[in-house]
This record gives sequence, structure tokens and C-alpha cells, in this order.
Amino acid sequence: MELKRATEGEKGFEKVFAFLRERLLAGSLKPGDRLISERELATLLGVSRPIVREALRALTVLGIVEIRDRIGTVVTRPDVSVLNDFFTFALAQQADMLDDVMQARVAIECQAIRLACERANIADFERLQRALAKIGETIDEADAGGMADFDFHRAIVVASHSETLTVLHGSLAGLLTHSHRSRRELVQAFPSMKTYLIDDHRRIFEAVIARDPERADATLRKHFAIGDEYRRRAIVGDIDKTSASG
Amino acid sequence: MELKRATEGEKGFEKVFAFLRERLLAGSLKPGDRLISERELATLLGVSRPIVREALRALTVLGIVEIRDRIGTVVTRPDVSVLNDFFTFALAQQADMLDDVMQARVAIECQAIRLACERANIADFERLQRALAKIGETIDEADAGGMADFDFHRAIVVASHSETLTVLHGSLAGLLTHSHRSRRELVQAFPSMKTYLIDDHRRIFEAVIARDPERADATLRKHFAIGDEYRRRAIVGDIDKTSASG
DNA sequence: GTCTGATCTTGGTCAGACCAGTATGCTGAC
DNA sequence: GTCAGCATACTGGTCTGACCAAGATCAGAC
Repeated sequence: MELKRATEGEKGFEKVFAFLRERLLAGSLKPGDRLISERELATLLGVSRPIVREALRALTVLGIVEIRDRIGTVVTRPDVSVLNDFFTFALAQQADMLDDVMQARVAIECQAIRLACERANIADFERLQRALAKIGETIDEADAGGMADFDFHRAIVVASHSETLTVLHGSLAGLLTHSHRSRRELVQAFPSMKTYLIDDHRRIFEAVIARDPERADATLRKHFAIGDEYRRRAIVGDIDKTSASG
Repeated sequence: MELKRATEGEKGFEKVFAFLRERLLAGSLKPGDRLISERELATLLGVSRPIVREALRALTVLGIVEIRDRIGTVVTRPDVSVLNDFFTFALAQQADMLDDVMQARVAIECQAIRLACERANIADFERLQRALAKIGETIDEADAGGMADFDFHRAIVVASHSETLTVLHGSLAGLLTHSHRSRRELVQAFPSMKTYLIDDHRRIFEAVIARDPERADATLRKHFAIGDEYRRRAIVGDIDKTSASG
């Protein structure tokens, strides 16, 4: 591989892709820049235009560039949707991965809440408070309730002011959306879940307000654990008779 | 957009991509399956072959399919390298994201170590032990030392037996490799780092062996914090005079 | 100075062709 | 009847050259 010049020995597609990758990684191509036209690129690298288009399309699905009809190809800021696509495909083919993805979500959120305790500003607090209120208001609605739940957790991650965590959470959470919804349907079967949902989220909120990372992390972690426990009990058919201790 | 049939109104590429996406997500195309040939696909969807290739290439960079020269296109199991590519590009353009990615790594590893405490088997323990020994052996070598350090942390994640966490960690860690190395070079400047590196990793190891998630998490977290502190001190030019308390 | 329209350029796409190997099956030898 | 060997059909990999539609640009008319 190293025997050949970077832009010479490879197959056509690799040649173009490598060429662009270099510029992108080296920083000579920055977000906002417009690439040279497909035709120029083709003649420059000695390949045909369809090949160039393959490479450009590849970068497009990676969220690196955007092909604008009749305008040109411009470098964009990397976007979440790529990860979304990937995980969507990945999970479609390995459904058993759901629990696993949940673990990743827990990881992200628990770290996010620690950062949130340090970095959250007034606006973040307000957003959390609104989300918390919404959870209370929509406690009896499966759909709106699920969304409120999601928003609250999302607000935590946003409050971490970490773009990477936010991006990752966005990708993972999208996949878990329906899981969220199905979980909300348990609320009807398990009346005790209402207080669990409301109180738990308030405790989490309070820990963030108190800017206590350890407590926030622990509370959030426990929140997830109890949720799992409910789900487990739903599977085995237990009906809200025993306490929610694992 | 919704006015048109799914495989009709879109532009050529979208048409093909949507067509394949459907089959992929619906499960009628499973890993291992061989797609129909490019030519057939082209006539089937009423587009030209270059367009089909664009779509195929797009799926390739997403790690969904693999184009095998002169064999055909087959559906593969989603692969890590996609995320790697994405994060590589993403970080190349937002270098300030490094600290942010580090936060994500901490998130992944701290969750992984908790799972590892529950799920690790003898083989995992042995791998950790070997990695730990290696850290001691290579404490004076910048390159091998950095790799030993990485291997140890990697072993923790592997021991979590969570594919998603492993995948994410693989992607993130790749980006932090050089950061790892540069950090190891601090060892020369900060003699006290040697004991920090060795003792810290052993404490982490012991916590996993003891199967104590809380302790493992806390120890690992502290380990990262101290590492950050060393780095901070390196930046401000301090030379190992004060103790490493943050 | 402004407006209008021809022209250039850009992406979007197609058709048909050639190459180089793989897979298969047919043919002929044993 | 079996099996080796070669011809052929098929696959991806690529190129050439062409056409279209529409944004961008600039010359020329007003």
C-alpha cells in the first residue's frame, strides 16, 4: 500500500477519496469551502466523472460534504444524521443489540449529568424545569409522556455542553425512541410507576441544581435501574404487587 | 416529497438508495445475502449503472454492504470503521473537540468497567493482568508504554462484553491515540507519573477483580482526573514540584 | 446605471463500450 | 461414468462523450 504514491496506485475511487480525505484531514479544506467542479477533479486525478461522483457521494453520506445541485460541492460541518443512519441499519440487523445500546446511553447520560452539574447555566436549569413539569402534566399520556421523558433526558445531555456527548446521545436515543414509548405503556399496568417517574426525575433535577455530580450520577443510574426492573417485571407478568427492589 | 411513490419521484440516487434501504431495514436483505447485479438493479429501477454504483458506494462507506470485485455486492454486518471514519473527519475539522471526545471516552469506559465487574470472565481477568504487567515493563518507553496503557483500557471495555460500548470506544480511542502518546512523553518530565501510572492501573485492576462496580468506576474516574491534572500542569510549565492533587 | 438575456458552468444522468477476472457449464478425454 | 480443461457468460471497474436543467455571470440594450 505504501509503495504507491497516495494518489496513484489505488483504484479510481480510492484515489479520489484519498485525495479528498487528505485535504479534509489536513485542514486545507474547511467547512464552507467549495470544492472544484467534478469535471476538474476528474481531469486532475485522471479518472472519469462517475468515479468522482462516487467519492463525492461517499463523503456526502458521511456527512462531510454536501452536493448542491448546479452550485457545486461544499464542505459541511459533520452532522449527527450519519451516526443515526449507521445505527439504524446496524440495529435493523441485530435487534438483540438494543440492550447493548441502552448501556451506551446510560454511559453517555451519566457522564453528561456530571458535566451538567459543573457547566449548566440558568437557561439549562430552566429547560430542565420545564421538562420536569411536562413529565408531571403528561403522566397519563403514553405518547406525550414518552416525549416529555425523552426531552428531560435530552435536556440533561444538552446541559453538559459537550457536543460529542450530545451527538452520540442523539444517535443512540433515536434508536431507543420506540423502546421509550413501549415503556411508557407500562405506566397503565403499573400505577406505582407514576410516582417513580415523577419523583425520580425530580430527584435527578435537584441533584443537578445542587451541582452535585456524584449524587446526580448515582440518582440517574438508579433511575435507569428501576426502569429496567419495571420492564423485567412486565415481562415476567408481575403486576405491581411487590416493591421495586431488584 | 410524499406525493410521489417511494421509488419513483426521487432523483436517481435517492431512488436506488431508498429501494435498498427499505429491503435492508425490512430485513428482506440480511447480512450475507448477495444483491442482484448492478446492471439488473439499474434496469430494474430505470436508472443508469453509475447511479447504482453511487448508491452501492454510499452503502459501502456506511459499512452496510461490501462490493467484491467481480463477485458481486453482499450485505455485511455493520462495522466499526464507519464511525471511525466519521469521527476522524469530524475531529479534523474541530480540533477543539478533543477534550470533548475525551469526555465521551470517560463516559464509555466508566460504564464499561461497571459492566466488566459483573460480566468479566477469567480470560478477561488474564488479559487485564497481562496488560497491567506490560504497563510496568514499558514504563520508561514512550511508544510501547502508550500502547500498553491503551491496551489496558481497551481490555476493560472488552471485558464489559458490550459490543456497542466496544465499538464506540474503538472509534473514540483511535482519535485519542496521538493524545495518548504525547501524554506518555510527559512521563520523562514528571517522574512521579511512573508510580501514578502503575499504582493507578493496579488499583483499577483490583477493583474489577473484586467485582466492585462503584469502586471501579470511582477509581477509573480519579485516574482520568489525575491524568488531566498532569496535563494541565505540563501546560502551565510546572515541574513535578507539587503533589498531584486536583 | 439598470435591466435583460445569451452564455458559461455546474451538477444529474444516460448509453454504450471495454477490461479483467470469476463461475459455471459444456465438451471431450480418460 | 467421471473428471479435467477450456469457452463463455457474468460480475464489478472504468471510461468516453453526450445531453439536460438551472444557477452564475457578464455583455449589451435601454
